[in-house]
This record gives sequence, structure tokens and C-alpha cells, in this order.
Amino acid sequence: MAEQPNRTDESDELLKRADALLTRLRGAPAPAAAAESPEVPTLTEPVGPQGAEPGIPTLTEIVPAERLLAASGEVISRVQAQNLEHALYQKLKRDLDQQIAQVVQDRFMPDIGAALDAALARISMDIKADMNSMVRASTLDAALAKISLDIKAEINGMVQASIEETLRAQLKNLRVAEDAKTALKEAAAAAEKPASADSFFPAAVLAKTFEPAAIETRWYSTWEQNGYFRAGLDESNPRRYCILLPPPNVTGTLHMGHAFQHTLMDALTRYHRMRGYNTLWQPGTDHAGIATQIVVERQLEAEGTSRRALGRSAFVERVWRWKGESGSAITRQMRRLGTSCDWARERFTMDEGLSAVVTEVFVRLHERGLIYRGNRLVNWDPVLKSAVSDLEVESEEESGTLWHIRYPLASGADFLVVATTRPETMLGDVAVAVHPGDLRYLAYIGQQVLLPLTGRRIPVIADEAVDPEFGTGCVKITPAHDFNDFQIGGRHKLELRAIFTPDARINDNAPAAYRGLDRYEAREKVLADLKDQGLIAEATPHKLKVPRCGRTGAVVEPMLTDQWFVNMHELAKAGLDAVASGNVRFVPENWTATYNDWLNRIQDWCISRQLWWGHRIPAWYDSEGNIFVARTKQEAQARHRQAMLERVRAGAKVTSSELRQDEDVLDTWFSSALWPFSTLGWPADNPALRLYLPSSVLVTGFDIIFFWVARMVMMTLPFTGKVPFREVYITGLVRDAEGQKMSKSKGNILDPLDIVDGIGLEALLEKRTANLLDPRQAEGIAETTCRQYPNGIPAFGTDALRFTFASLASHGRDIKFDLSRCDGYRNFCNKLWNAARFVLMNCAGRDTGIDEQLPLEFSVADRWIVSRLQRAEAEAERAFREYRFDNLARAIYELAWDEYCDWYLELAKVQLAAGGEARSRATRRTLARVLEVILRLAHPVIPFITEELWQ
RNA sequence: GGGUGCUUAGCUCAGCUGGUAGAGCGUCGCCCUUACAAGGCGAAGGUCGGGAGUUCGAGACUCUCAGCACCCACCA
Repeated sequence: MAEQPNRTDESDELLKRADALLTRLRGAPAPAAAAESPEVPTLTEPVGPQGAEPGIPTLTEIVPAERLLAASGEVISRVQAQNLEHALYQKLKRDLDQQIAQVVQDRFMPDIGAALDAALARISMDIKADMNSMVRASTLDAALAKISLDIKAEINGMVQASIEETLRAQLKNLRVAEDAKTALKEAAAAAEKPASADSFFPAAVLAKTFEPAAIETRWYSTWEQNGYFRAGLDESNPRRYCILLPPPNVTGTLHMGHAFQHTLMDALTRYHRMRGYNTLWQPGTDHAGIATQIVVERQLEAEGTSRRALGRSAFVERVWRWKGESGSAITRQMRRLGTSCDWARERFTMDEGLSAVVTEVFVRLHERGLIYRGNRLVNWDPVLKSAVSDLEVESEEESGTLWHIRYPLASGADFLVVATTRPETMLGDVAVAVHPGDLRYLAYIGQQVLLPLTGRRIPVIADEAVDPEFGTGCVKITPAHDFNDFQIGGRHKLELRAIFTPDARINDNAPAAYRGLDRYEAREKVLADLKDQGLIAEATPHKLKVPRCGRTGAVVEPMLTDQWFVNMHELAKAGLDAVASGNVRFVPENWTATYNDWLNRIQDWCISRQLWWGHRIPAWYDSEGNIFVARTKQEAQARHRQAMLERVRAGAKVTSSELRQDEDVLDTWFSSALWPFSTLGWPADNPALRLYLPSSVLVTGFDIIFFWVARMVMMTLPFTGKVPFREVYITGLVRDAEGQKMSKSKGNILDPLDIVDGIGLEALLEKRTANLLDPRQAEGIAETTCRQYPNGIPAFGTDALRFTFASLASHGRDIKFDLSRCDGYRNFCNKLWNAARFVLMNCAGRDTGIDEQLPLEFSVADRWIVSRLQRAEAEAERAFREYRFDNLARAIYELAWDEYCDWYLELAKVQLAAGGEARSRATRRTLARVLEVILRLAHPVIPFITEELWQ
């Protein structure tokens, strides 16, 4: 070996060891077969029947000192025993460490890695199992004997553990790479290169660094065009796997949450597809009633017109046009991220087929009496002029005022003081309520008060619902505009006195002075008038929850209207059962509680919306207001005629009339709830429906457990007799690096495609500050953005982004998205790329041992990496099963980088340079085999680079 | 008011049924080594939010306190 004057003694020593190793490696015949099994010869067993291995202390050598203790009659307390155990361990370790060097030389082999893991696992198990009894029993001399016995049993294990631990350290120190390099250099110098043979091979074509952009565009179209994503409809294959894509808004754009969830779904889909399952990833988009309608209305507003000016049919047509223009944006973006859905089966919730399902379901539910029309208090958005469901209302705490108002008694003798945050609603008051046990007001119950500003006389009633502690203990009751008051009103048979128009102005039920005023103007005037009359006793600052519509942000008003409802009681019970029985399983499990809780307290679902964009309710009215629910107008008319006939027979007078369809549309989530079977061609029996219902897993965020997940369960069960999916994997929310929710108004959104393709600072600023609700924020946002991304965002490529998402996907935690992670995983992609490049350079065009006839000489290194590979495969399988994509990513990362690149590749260099033909052949074969498996393992997560390298 | 989750290295987070703390990024030092400087080797850095308990042994289990986040309900 050439002189290396610069080396320290230490590295000389290391070199010597490595030399010894190399000679051994070269000379040693492959030790006993069985190496491919997990039972690689470990240190544990062979080291020996009683000290066969030199240098390893036996029990008898070590224990005596302790035994002396015992022999002297000392009582060994638990703590002492513990200390003893610990001391023993320390001592063993110290002694052993000194002898490790020898062991290393004797037994240093790369397959130690695998052996270590097995041995360590076993040892720790054993120790764990024995430690308790061992220590606990040891209070007396007799116990000590047992200790020795137990220790004797364990001692080998501990010895091994210690050896192995140290081996690990030593192994690292051996700097195999360095020696490999030297060996390589020598070999290269000696063999003066078999010329430019390499330049023929693809290796030369592989660029030195990984350039994602080029390969990504190419592969996706190839995959799609060749139909690789098509649903497997082979009914003879019992293994099936199906994921429903939560349909994004048709006019929306892809955000980080989508990208994250789609990555996981895609990995799952690709994984199962690769394993030969019948696989369907069902894509589609949602018409998103309110959201879409609002967008188009804004456009109209900008054009100086409105939907009412346009008229219903023109407006709907306009929305369709907009859908046509922007509807494919999101699916285009999805393709860029490599999502392998079966696009041929793409659906839209307002497609003809799906709309028919909506109607069918509505009619059937109505027939079963589960859908009804009722006049009830609902959440009303006065801007949208539509009902919204309870779920769509979001309450925010805001500061307001609590006004104390004097209501004079009709007798004129006295007055009651009520406390309210909404004085304007007093115009609709029909009573004042106190708690029946409230001694202060006992005398007033049953009396009447004179409602100020209106002159109406209203009763003082007693109701348990009143909290005597709050305010004055007197509550004004406005049943038509407050949910609680509605309840109380019901109990006391009070009048429902509505005082608002649909756009929340005061109506004709109020005194003329207030009519037409907006609710807030009315508040001012009411307060001013009360003040004039000296009726305001007090005004205190007060925190209150203001209910706002999740879509428009408008303050929601409880309003008495005619709406359609689904009776949820029965359905909810079935939904609870499905989860309780394990037919549907939440991952992580704790979401079950959330789900159950909601279903247990579920209210009837208001499904009608006073919008134009959506599924029109299949109900028709005759001139007398009779309702006919039917699949088509013809069917409705038939029923109408039937009904008339019956009434004529009964002798009633009838007037024939044209039927008029209900103006309302259905809640968007109604059609979404049918997604699991509407997309599969229900009600017609067909292979897809038979194969893919129930689907395997639903991947989604917790925010739509109520909106969507629960409703799918409830709606799919009664119509198909099946659950919609077997498992629900609830992902965390993607937040920004500071842990803030990403939102346009905060200007902290990241476009996943900007991470893939990169974006300059200018463009990023532009994106973030455009369309802000409050333009004044722009400066602050720009500042933060400049600080965070002074150079914009570099192009990381899809694979790096996907790998990042996977690695962040641990359970039960939101995700702070940190770009530096992307950086690391892009480096990983590059590493993988270069490893492949190395393999190609060494293997392309050469014999990789495919021909079984030729001699193959596998080294322990070869077998070690292969065993390591098998473990990684097992880990990956487990990770997929448990939806632990973080573990999956880590397993792949460690295997590829820490084991394959850092260790095996370096060893392979030595083997190739110094080994014989059979050894080289085996090395090349192993190189290629392991790379192949790594690519296969990683493909579900990083499909592009793996495909490119694979080819 | 009810519920859930979180608190571990400078940052972001792993840590399975209790066995004496790990990774990535960052930092520092040394290397432009023919797969890869988007790299290699090495180093520093943590009484695992506080307290108590169970245990031979607690990051993990129990209780309690504190802080953060979110969900549901809701007081007019």
C-alpha cells in the first residue's frame, strides 16, 4: 500500500484492521447458506457454548466479587440489587470494550448490522422479561443465587449487547470508505481502465445532478396515455383497493392541504397497484354550491350586473361556462403532482348521472318519510339570502355591549330590567322570562310588561332555562329570532313574531319608525329612542360569540322559514353502529369520539338552500300549495292528477293548475354524501360497484368529518347496505412554518406547484398580496415573505415535495410546513440519482449475474445489505398498513442513504476493485438488485425519479 | 361549560406493549475524495413543560398544575 505520511497512528491502526478485513473478505468462502433468512448468524448464538470465543469473560470470572458480598451475609436490598445489576453491567461493558478490538478482527463482517438488530431486539426482550423477577426476588442470599443464575442466563446476551454496541462504534470508525478508495485507486492504476467502455452506456447519459423538471412532464403523460391508472375491473381478482378522492371544488385551485393528502392517497394507490390489487382511485370534482355561486356573482358585480338581473337560467348557464373555463385547473395541477387517479372515471357532482342519483335518493328518502318540509328557525345568511346549515356557521368571539333595558310593568308600578346584546330584536319580543326559583321576580310572574317603543303588552313568564346569575336574571324572549327563545316560546305557546326581512331589515311587524332599517341601523335607533325615554339602565362591555356564515362572513340571523330537512335520527343510529361494530374504523382512533359525539347530538339537517347553483329540489307545488316529490315533472304531474282524482271522488272541489317546481337547490354536501356510490354507477349493478364499494380508505382532514365523512356513512348504508369505506385516515392540517393556518387573507399561502417549479420573489409577492381583503396588510405580508424567502423558492421537484409530505405525516399532529425539509429530501433524490448513476456506471453492459450458470460469489456484505433490504420491505409494509408515512419515508431514507449509499456502495467499490470475477459479478448483481428494490419501495412516494431510474 | 391533541437538542419532529433519549435541518471543525459539495468525516448541544405517585427502573403509566392549539355547545 502506498505511503500515507499524513496519517495519524489511529488511522494506521484502522487501516491495518481494514486490511485484515479485506484479506478475510477476499479469502473467506461464503459462510453457511441460510444467510438470506433473518436468522443470519448472530453474535448471540455462535459466540459460544461457554466461552468458546476468546476474550469474552464468563460469568464465573465476573461474579465472584459480588458473590463475596452475599457470602458475607449482607442483606441485599432492592436498591442494592439494582445497583449491583448496574455495576455489573458497567463492569462488563468496560471489560468488554477492551476486548472488542479482537472480536472485531475475528468477527467483523458487514452482516453484523442485521445480526445486531435481531440480537439486540431479543436481548432487550429477554432482559426486560427477566429483570423484574430477577431484581424483585433478590432480597436475601438465596435470592442472590438466583441472580447469578438469571444473570448467567442473561450474561451472554448482555455481553453480546455490549459487544455489539461497541462494534457499531468501531465499525463506523473503520473508515471503510477510505480504504475502499485506496483499493480503488490501486485497482484503477493497475488496470489502466478498460477504456471508455462506460461511455456507451446509459450511465453517461445520466446527468451528474438530478433535474426533476425534465423527467416529470415526460412520465406523467406516458403513464396516463398507457392507461396505467385505469381501474382494475377484474372480478376474478379478489384483492381490491379503492380510494375516493374527496372531490375538490371544481373552480378551486390546489392548495397545500390537497397536495399533502393527494400524495398520501397516491402512495397508497400506487403501492397497492404495484402489488397486483384491483385498484381504483376515483377522482372528481364538486360543484360547491355556495362557493362557486359567490365567485360568479362577484364576477358579475365587477361587470356591473347581478344574478337577479341575469335571471336564473342565464345565471346558471354562466356558472357552467365558468366551470368549463376553470374546472380543469385543479385536475391539471393534480397531474403535475403525479396523482394516479383513473381519470377516465372522473365525475362531477352535477353530471347527469350523479344528478339523477341525487334525485333518486331524495325521492326515496322522502318516500320513507325521512325528508320533510317544515317551517322552522334556521340559520339565515342575509347577504346570501339563503339558509345555511348549523355546520356552516362559525362563531367568533367579538366584543360588544350588554345593554340593560327597563321594561315598565303594565301596572305602571315598577319595571323589570332585561339584559340583551341585541336590543333591536326587542321589537319582536313576546315575553319576558325569569327563572321560576328566582325570589327577586317571584311576584312578577304572570304580570304583564309594556314593551317599550311598541306599546305591546307582553307577559312575564317563568322558565328553567333562564340563568338567574347572568345579567339581571330577566330575559327578553324573541322566539322568531333566537334559538333558545324559540324553544322557550314553544314551551309557553308564545307567538312567533318575525321582525326581519330576508335581508335583515325591519319588516312591517315593527312600528313604522323602524321599518326598512337595516338591523344595525335599527339597533342604533332603538337605543337612541330608549335613551330618550330614560329606559337604558346600564351598558357594559361584553364578549359575545357572533355567528357568521363560513362562506360569506355575514352575521347569520336565526330566521323562520320554510325549508327541507332530513330527519337524522335513524340514520345517525346506523352511522354510530357502523363505527361501533368496527365496519368503519378511524385512524387515528381518537376521532371516533368526535364522530360519535356529533352523531349523538345530531339535529335534523336543513338541506335546502335559496341558491341557483346546485341540484334543484325535485318537489313540485300545485296552486294550493300541495307538494309532490317525484323523479320528474311528469311523475309529479301524474301524482298530482291522482290526488285530484281522489279528491274529486271524495266530492271536493278542485281547480286544475300547472305544477311549479321548488325554487331551492340542495346543500352541496347532499350530493357529496352520495359520492361513494353515485360515482360507481349506482343504482345499476355493475362490476365497479361490486368491486369498489365499500372503498378501502378515505383520506381526509378532520374539518369535514361532520360535513362529509359522517354523512357518507349515513347515506350510503341505507341505499346500498354497505358502508362507504372501511377506514378513515384523518390527516393533520398543513400550516405554515410558524404554525399559522394557511389562508389567502393572511398572505401565507404556498402554492404546491411553486415548490415544485420554483418561483421568484417578485412573483411570489405578487401572488400573496393580490386579492387581499384588506390591502393594508400587503406591506406586512411582503415584509414577512421577503424575510422568509429572500430569493424566492427554488424548484424542488414533485418528488422532493411528495417525500417531504410523506415524512411529515405522523399521526395526530398538524404539520408545520418547513421548506428546509424539502431541501433535505431534494438532496435525497439527488443521492438516489447518483447512486443509480454509480450502479449504471459499474453494471451497464456487464454481466450482473443474471445467468445462473456462471459462478456467483456473494460476500457477507452482499448478504447483509440484502437482509437489510428485507427488513426495510417489512417496515414499508407495516408503514402502509398503519398509515405511518413518516415511518415509511424514514425507512426508505435510511435504507437508501445510510445503508446502501454510505456502506454498501463503498464496500462494493472494494469488491469490484479487488475481488475476482465471481465476486464482482455477485457484487454487481447485488448492487442492481438492491437498487431495484429501493426504487420499487420508493416509487409510491416518489414516482417520477424512480420511474426514470428504473427505465 | 364539555372534549381532543400538544409541550423532547437552536428549529421541525420520531420515540411501538415502561429498560436509561434519536433523526433531519441548523451550528462548529476538517476534507473540492472520479456516484453525489444537493457530498464525505467528525464534534458540540437535552435534569424529555413543573410537581407528586406507581416501579428495581418513567420521555412513556396514574394524579395534579401550568402553557399552547383546536373542536363542540353556549349566557340572553
